[in-house]
Amino acid sequence: MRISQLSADAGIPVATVKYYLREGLLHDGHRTSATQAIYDETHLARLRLIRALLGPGGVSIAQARTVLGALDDPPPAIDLLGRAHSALMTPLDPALDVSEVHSLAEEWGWPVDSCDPAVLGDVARALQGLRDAGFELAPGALDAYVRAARDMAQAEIDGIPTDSPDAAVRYVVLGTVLVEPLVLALRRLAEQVAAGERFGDGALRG
Amino acid sequence: MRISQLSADAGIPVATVKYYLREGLLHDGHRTSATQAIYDETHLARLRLIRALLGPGGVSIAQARTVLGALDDPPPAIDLLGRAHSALMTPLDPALDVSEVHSLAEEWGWPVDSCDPAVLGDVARALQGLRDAGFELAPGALDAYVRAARDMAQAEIDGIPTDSPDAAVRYVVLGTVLVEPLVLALRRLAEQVAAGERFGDGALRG
DNA sequence: GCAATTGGAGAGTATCACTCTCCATAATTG
DNA sequence: CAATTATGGAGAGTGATACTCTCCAATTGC
Repeated sequence: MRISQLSADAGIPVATVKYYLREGLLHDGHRTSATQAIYDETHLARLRLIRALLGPGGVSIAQARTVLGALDDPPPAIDLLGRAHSALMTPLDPALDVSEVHSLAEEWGWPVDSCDPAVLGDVARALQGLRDAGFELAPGALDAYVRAARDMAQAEIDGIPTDSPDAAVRYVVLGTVLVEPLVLALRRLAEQVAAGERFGDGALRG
Repeated sequence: MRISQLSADAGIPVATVKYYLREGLLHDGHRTSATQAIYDETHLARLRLIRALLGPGGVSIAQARTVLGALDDPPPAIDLLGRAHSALMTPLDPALDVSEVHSLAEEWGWPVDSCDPAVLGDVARALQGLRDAGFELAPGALDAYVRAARDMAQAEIDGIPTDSPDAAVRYVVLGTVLVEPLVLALRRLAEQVAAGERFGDGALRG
């Protein structure tokens, strides 16, 4: 198919498809002449993926380029998580004190030594954000988040497809990005349910 | 103190402080004359809160205005969660099919009837995003997210301060926004830890 | 008295994700 | 085969967002 057909099938304006081509998010079509190319199902699937990343996934064009790059040429070792994560994390600020996270991790029994330092930085930054806002977590809340994170991660790692490396790559990379909105939405829903049970029906409705 | 002092203490440019004043995020100082005003600790605390919301919290100026508004005049009933949540959620799209979420919630034993429909919409949108991207959750993964969400919410609701209504408002509203980056960062960290345990040390380093 | 600061408002800037405009070339239609 | 339409490509323009700058008259501090 040609670009206008691709655009119509994907429900994305031609100009936007051209833009994704220029930005390197979408691979070129097969050239039939100096100024024409044809596109196929792989382009359609890729466009859907791009929109899922940019929309619900909430990632930027640059981040999407890195994430999609990890899908296109899988990293040499099992560096999948690292690649996907590093595309999404703010680069580590040297001024950030990560020692607090190290000692917390020790409490939790998490061996974080082989982890990407930037992830530790993200945790530290999140904790610092709470403090900056003058917000104190309820006792037990942090433990609940830690348990929840461990449970989610365990299920995810257990669920990595073992049949093909490509499927594993895809699962890990996309799972990192696309599941985040789901987790946040479920937490909000659970909060409302728990609040309703705690304070009685109608508490949320006024 | 005057605006330059406030700016220096908060580490925020004067122009930006003025901008927050204009946008209604920061309350006016106490006027000493037609063209002068003084600021105090409440302004400093508020500025720190604003930066925590706009930075780590990742909310927009408009969303911050709603969230801060919920702090300033607490809603009549215990509509706290609703107010905080509705500031952060995309408005409900009528075209979105929420019935799937209803039946899922029934499976989970979540009484979602009294919940804000927009939250259900967010869950539906997140699930749709996964499907659009051609991504299939591993069996058991969704259950893990649901359990995790319930655990987190339970700890949060249990932890709501009961001593003063103001403290409760503050806890609920800020907890909704500011804890999100923490939850996501912990999940990523737990993923790396779990991947390391599963695939052996060094698996993440290449 | 007089330079420096202030509050206030409008305009300017940077970034981002598109979206539009051209244009030479190609394909399609009559 | 001529006229119309579509295509790939690149640069410029757009709208939203979060600042940031520039003025200005009124105040302040020395």
